[in-house]
Amino acid sequence: MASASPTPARRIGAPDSKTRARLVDAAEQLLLEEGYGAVTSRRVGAKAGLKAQLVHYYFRSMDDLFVEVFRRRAEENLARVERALAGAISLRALWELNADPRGTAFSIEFVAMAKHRKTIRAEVARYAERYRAAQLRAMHSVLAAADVPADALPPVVALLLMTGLSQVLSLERSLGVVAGHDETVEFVIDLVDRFDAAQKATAT
Amino acid sequence: MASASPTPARRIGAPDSKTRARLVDAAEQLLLEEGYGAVTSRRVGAKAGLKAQLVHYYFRSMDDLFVEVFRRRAEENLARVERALAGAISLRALWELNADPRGTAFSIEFVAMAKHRKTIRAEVARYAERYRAAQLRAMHSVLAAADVPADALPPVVALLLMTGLSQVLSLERSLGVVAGHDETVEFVIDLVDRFDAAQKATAT
DNA sequence: GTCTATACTTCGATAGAC
DNA sequence: GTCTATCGAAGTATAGAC
Repeated sequence: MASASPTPARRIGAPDSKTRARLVDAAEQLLLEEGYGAVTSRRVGAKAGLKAQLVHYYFRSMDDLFVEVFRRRAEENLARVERALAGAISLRALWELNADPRGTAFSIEFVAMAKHRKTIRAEVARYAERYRAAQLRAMHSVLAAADVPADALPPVVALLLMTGLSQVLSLERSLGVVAGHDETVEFVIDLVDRFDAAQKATAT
Repeated sequence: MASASPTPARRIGAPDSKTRARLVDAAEQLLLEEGYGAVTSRRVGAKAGLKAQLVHYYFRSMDDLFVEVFRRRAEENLARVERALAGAISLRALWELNADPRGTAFSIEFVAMAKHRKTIRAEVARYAERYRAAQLRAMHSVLAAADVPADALPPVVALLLMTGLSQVLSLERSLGVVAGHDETVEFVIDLVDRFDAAQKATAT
């Protein structure tokens, strides 16, 4: 028998529709270019070259659209990290992954949204934890391989320092405030590379 | 003679009005509680117990209101930092200033806005530079006093690491993601305190 | 200085024809 | 699957009375 859902529920388009994907693309683009405030059904429709009502045909609510945009990129990021970390793990690789400016711009937007939309917050939090866990495993390996005792520098501390630094750099860059950035990046890269060299030496 | 302003310009209330201050208060509260998307003339008016139209009487546009909210708190922050740094400078004091969750929440919100509103961006950038300069002077003193050579740890690097860390901690906390936070804070505080102790020892 | 009244825009969402 | 038509709510902003 048919389930007696509380909301009569209007028709919703197929999840694998090509049109649907176009709408998600348009939404993501708008989000990055103009911020989440600019992501409205009308503007998404226009950007995709479609009628705004199609947004409501494919997504029960705008929040559903946001979740979809988020999930798509988040899964891709996570896969990328796990792929990178499956091979030879280096601190340098870990740093490069975090330093990607596209990723930070994306997360800024969603964290800002997450503050007052509980659906989004749950989604972002779930992902943040998975992402953290994956990176933590990698950092743990790297530090262990370089014979750094956990009480000298706990992996989680190293990771949060790295994440924080790349975030603040990206954030300030978006404001046009870049004093000291080059010097800092140079210093960090140098440090990270010396670290990886030590790791290799230990391994030998 | 009267200036022939291009916009006939409607009446605007006095900058020192008490009602105006109430509106700024309400806006700031809304901003912190629900994010900038929740700061609308109607909601600000309601929160202040006033008619929404008064917002437009005191501020030419919503952006003007945002700028006012930002300036007020920014100036206060800057004054607080300069006051704290005028006396005995310690790394611990510098850390505490940055770790203040109210300040980080506030800046997250405005940085997110700044990405897409040029009026806000100019304001935030100007302030960020002044704030950075003040803190950098302090960090420079601290490191010099502890006999840390600039090539071992450049002041700007130390500062960006500290700023980034407190920002990422605050950001994750707002999501409910707090794994490893206590451990990290403990580690940093411990490190910072040992540093300050060394500084004292050097001074003696 | 604060109010009412109102203009105009854009929003999310739904119903129903095709 | 896509369209037209439409609702009601909320947004910014202004004019003018009091």
